[in-house]
Amino acid sequence: MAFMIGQRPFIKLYILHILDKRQSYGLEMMSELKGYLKEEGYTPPTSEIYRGLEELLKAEIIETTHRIKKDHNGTARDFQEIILYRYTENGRQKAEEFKKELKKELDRCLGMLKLAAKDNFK
Amino acid sequence: MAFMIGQRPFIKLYILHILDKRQSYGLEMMSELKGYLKEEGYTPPTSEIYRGLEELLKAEIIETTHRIKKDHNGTARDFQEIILYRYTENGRQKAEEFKKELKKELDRCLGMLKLAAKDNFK
DNA sequence: TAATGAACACGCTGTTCATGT
DNA sequence: ACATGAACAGCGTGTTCATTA
Repeated sequence: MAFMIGQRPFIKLYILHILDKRQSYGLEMMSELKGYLKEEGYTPPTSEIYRGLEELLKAEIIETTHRIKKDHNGTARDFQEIILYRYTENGRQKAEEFKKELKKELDRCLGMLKLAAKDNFK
Repeated sequence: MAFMIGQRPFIKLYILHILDKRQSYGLEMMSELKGYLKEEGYTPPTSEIYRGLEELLKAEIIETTHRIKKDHNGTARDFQEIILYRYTENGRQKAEEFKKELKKELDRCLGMLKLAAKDNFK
């Protein structure tokens, strides 16, 4: 087993978190996540969102709706093609299993870090 | 900057923690650390201790005393060569800088994990 | 067997670059 | 510039193997 939780599953967790509420697309989800993490002092690389999305697609937890054009007011090019994501039919169920696993990981990592803080900084 | 804290600095922190109290050697420190982490659900690979020790040596925070023979009661071979470690002259000062950096890392990681726990599991 | 440490393999991830609109 | 994604490079680390007493 790995020492710490990876960035990939962490991001996937937030992708699901966002898609719980609404459909969205890559960069939009990423900038939302960046907003959360900025206060914690970390900025994930933009490209990581696509790796997370790819894995969730392969696991058939999410799917793409067909590409859609989003209007861009005022710029030279008024339309930008984006790819929207949403849960699949059984996606939410599968997501629950994934999240259950990840909860364990999170707690384990929190346990180790808290221990290190307690033992070494006091 | 990296997403999560690495195992290496984590282990180095505990090496220093142990050497704060007494001299020790690789496997002994590792088994002590394994004892701590076992309750948290993780077992680090044994060889990692040597990588940590190597880095602390290179940073001149710790040094080796000369090799010493440790008695082993009852077995066929009664002596086992071990390498004892202790702080260098200025080691404790340097260690403080290292720990100061690592405290920041720890807090940052704790912040992110707690956020993920709060946002996704409630 | 206890102890040290080297060697190997591989996944993760941070950065950069390519492509299209 | 916005959005997607491929490609590359390097580090960390988990496992295994080698060596010595």
